[in-house]
Amino acid sequence: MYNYQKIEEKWQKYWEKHSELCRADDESHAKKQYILDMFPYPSGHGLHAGHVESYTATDIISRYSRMKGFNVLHPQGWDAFGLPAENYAIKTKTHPSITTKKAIVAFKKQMRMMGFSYDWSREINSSDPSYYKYTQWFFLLLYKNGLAYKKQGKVNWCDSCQTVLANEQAENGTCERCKNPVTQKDLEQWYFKITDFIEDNGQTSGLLSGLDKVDWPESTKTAQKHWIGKSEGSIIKFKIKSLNIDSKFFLEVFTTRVDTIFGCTYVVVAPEHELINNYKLQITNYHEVKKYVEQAKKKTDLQRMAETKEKTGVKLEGVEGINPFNNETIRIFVADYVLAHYGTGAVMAVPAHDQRDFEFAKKYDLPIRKVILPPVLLNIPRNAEEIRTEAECFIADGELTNSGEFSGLTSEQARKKLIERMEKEKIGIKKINYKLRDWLVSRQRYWGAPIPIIYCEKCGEVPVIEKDLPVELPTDVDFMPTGESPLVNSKKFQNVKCPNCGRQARRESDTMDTFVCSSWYYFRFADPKNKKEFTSKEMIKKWLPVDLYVGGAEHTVLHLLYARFFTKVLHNLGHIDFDEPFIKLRHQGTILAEDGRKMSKSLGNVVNPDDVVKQYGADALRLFEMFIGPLEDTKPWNTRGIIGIVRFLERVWKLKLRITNYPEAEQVTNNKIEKLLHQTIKKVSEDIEALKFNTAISALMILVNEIEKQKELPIDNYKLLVILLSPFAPHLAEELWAEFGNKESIFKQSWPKYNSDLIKEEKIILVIQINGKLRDTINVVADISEDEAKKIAFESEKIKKWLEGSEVLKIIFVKRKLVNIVVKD
RNA sequence: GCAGGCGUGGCGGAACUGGUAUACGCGCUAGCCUUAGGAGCUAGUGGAAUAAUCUAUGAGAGUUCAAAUCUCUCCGCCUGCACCA
Repeated sequence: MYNYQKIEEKWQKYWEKHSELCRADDESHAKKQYILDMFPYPSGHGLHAGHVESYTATDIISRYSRMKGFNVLHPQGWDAFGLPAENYAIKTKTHPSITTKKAIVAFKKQMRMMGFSYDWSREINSSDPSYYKYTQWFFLLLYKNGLAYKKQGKVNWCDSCQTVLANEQAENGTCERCKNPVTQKDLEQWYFKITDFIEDNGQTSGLLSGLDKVDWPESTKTAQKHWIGKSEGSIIKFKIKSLNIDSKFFLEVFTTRVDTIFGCTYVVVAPEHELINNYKLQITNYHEVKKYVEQAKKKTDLQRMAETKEKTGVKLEGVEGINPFNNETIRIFVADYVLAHYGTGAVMAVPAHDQRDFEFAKKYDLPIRKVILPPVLLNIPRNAEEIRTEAECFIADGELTNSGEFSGLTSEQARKKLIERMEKEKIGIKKINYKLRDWLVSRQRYWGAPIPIIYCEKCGEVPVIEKDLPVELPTDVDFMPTGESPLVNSKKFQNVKCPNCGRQARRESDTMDTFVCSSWYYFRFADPKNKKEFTSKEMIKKWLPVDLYVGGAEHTVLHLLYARFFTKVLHNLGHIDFDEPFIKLRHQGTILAEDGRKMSKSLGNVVNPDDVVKQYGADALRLFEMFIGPLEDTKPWNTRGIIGIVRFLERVWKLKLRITNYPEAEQVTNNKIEKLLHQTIKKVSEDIEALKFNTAISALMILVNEIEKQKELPIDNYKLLVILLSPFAPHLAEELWAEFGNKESIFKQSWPKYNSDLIKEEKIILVIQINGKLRDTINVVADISEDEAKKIAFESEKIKKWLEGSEVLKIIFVKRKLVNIVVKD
């Protein structure tokens, strides 16, 4: 039995003393490798199984890369600002800086316990003034370039967190943090102009096209594309008519399906649409309309969504629209199934070819006019005149009918022609629409980076002068939430002179969304102590972009989109010469509890890394989490399974007893083991590079199984095995390495190269098939010729028996693999 | 509904560009050792059959000499987005 507790503690101490072992060297000319974890939010719960999984993966690659001779940057830091810390502070009535500090100490201790090889000399903390000074600098950079602005508008408001939220944080109508329903408020807030970077911007690739050049999971790329939500269509202008008089005003609708324009039997506007107010006097049932609008506005997104089955709306009496293509007069409705913030907030309804319009038309008994026939190819009956059910509502492209001169064209052809005519007659234009809106970054909370803006009665909105950064977060503040930023109440904080005119002014009291802090932290690691710049040009050139980024898939749209935006801004303004921050990205899969459910405190099924390490050791936990399955898969924890890893480590340890160290001349050359060793070097190296740790470990197990079967164990073979194991089980490897009489850390060793001559198999098992079924296997020399192989195949007794009385039609030979004899049945 | 992905023993999972399905590990069975064992060692372990052999990668079809792998249809599961016109 090896005493993992003693050994692990011993080497953790050693590594702490010899921090140069994992230091990223600014001076070195060796090829760099920037391997990054998503810096954690230091919560009071400590590391969980998921942290251990991704951090172990990057640790293995970092140790491996260093041994390969790369200059590795593998840093760690703290995403320390944020609502949870503040909420926790409110609950415990302790200042968030104190609880955060405590949590960081605990996290670091656990990371040390796991044997992670971070370069701690580069540790950063986003809540430290020396860090958020540059978060504020970034705000000013954006501000000065017209990319940060304030505007009044509808925003998502979380009543429980007492703050506004970005769209990305209000998914499904609930707050991303506390899961409470989000309501809409009309407020003036700060935004970043992320929409300027959807498409290519000068030399800078856009958020869409940039995705084509990075090595990211396909699902993440499509999720981002989906979030950006590009759709190509057109805006069509409907003239408005009231009291039988044509008005000068137009109602603009956005559609991707101009080809269905002749099927438009009414139009619908969102409850927030300006038309309602502008035509207040003309709308004869204004009271009814107003009542509906007010009800709709009161509903949260969640409530609106809960009603998706039942569409509601009110007809605007007294006003009508005119379809510019056929001059037909049509009804106008207000309904909350139309969203104010998408497109123009108004749609042309084509009930025959849109499910939502169909539902609405059915309910209010509106005309349904079929204008698209399914393509002949699809073999769908084309003549059913009436559309009675949703299923008959054909929503795909097809062939136009009932569409005047456009009848007979395909949807695609028709769109082209219709847009041409529209633009010629100035009744509409081609238009690209996006779902992505600008990023709302201000928060009415305390625990965040203050927005560096000053309001002066005379000069208005004035940016803080760069040399006055950081605008420090006051500590003498009551941080209980009131809906207004707690900073409003800090006299010390508010007492400021206008940088322009010197008059008494007041500071912006909102803080920034924490996602702003995490949008640029990967730059800071390259130059964490810089007091003059966020990172020097030189260090950016040296270390960035990030070569490998590993983290949870929950950041698919939020953090990863924002970080890309920041990088693109820097590129666009000439600060850096790359426009994508993360070359290769991978997500670790969720580790479920043993019962197959998510680990959660309330279910009481959480596996605490501390307990596992105590019972089995850190090396065992590292190996186990890597062994249970592919990194990116969701996989359940298995307490029994870890026993297998413990046994494996014990067996490696016990190999010590079998070392046979004879003089060179007498050394028995053990071909089998030698070959397997080199095959294992190849396999483990390739697997680490492909992040296939589970199969790398299984290759090591196969090697150990084989070594155990041998009588002799030359020390060199053992050494090689231990080196191969070292990135996975660093503590055990160091200990054995020392026992071999080495004075230096094993991580000073260079990674072994395999001998490609040695791993070639000179004998293979040739598979003999008859009609594709395995009938015999024969041991032959690997590069056996086709003729020879066929000859041997037919000499086999088994094959002879199988072939009795059959007529051979064909013989397939696959080099180094098989002979397949095809016979007539 | 849309998008992305998945479906292989009792369980976690292997299987490179189609070429011996079930590597490795857990569990299980038998034996050895032991006062004892949640320890160690040895052997076995997809299913059916005494065996030869047959049969198995969610279901069904197709392409192929050969399919877990490629194509189509269906079923089931997971993840993300979701009244986005």
